[in-house]
Amino acid sequence: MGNCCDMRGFLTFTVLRLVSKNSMSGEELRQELGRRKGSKPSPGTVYPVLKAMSANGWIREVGHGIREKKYRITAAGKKELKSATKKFISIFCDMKDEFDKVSARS
Amino acid sequence: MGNCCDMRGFLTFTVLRLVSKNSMSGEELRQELGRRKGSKPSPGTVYPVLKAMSANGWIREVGHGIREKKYRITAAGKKELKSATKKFISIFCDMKDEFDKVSARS
DNA sequence: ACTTGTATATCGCACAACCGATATGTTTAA
DNA sequence: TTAAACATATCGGTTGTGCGATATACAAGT
Repeated sequence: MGNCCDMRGFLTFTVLRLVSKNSMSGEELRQELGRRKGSKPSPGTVYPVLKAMSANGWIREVGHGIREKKYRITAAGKKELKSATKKFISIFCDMKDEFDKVSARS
Repeated sequence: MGNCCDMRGFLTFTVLRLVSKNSMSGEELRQELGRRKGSKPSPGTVYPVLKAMSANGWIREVGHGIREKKYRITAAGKKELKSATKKFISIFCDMKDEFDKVSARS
């Protein structure tokens, strides 16, 4: 147990959240995730997740981009995101203070 | 992929946070975790985690309780919690709004 | 045409979280 | 002193997340 929490299990949730705001490509997601986590996730991490989420109907491919596939959240995805967020808040209900201490990112 | 986020990987983090506020026993932790997650984690989940965290020096057994072992956070545990929290906030930096919408629990 | 850089995709694998079942004390009640 | 209830502890096994390596596709520059 190297460090207390390698934050596994958050990837799908975070991708769903990111895609719910802007349509994004796999590469864009890798960059943003890398920015937040400190290390950029490998292709073998991101693309299978996107595939699984597509198969679940939570995101949908939209044609934009030259050589990029952009993904967008679907209605089912929004529903899933809503319930996952509720669960998340329920678990981390007492972290509001910590968030308040930090100014919002750009 | 049953649901978007089964919140795996956050148990140690959450236990560390709970124990940092009040000294708690394994059973008390199971109850509180169950309250938050919806399902009470099994003994086979909680006790190995407590053992590992003790081995890491993040929590320490304190004698209180009749037939319960209470655990308390250590200095090393506080340090670990601080860095983990920082990482957590960095990943979920844009969830402040969601937290603001929810009133604090008792 | 050929190379280079970028993005997507897939495969096998490692590792850790978590569970279910079970065993071992330990306290309270009868 | 037995029995019941409770808390702790351990073991084996399952699941799934994420990684490394590799392959494919395509655009742009030379």
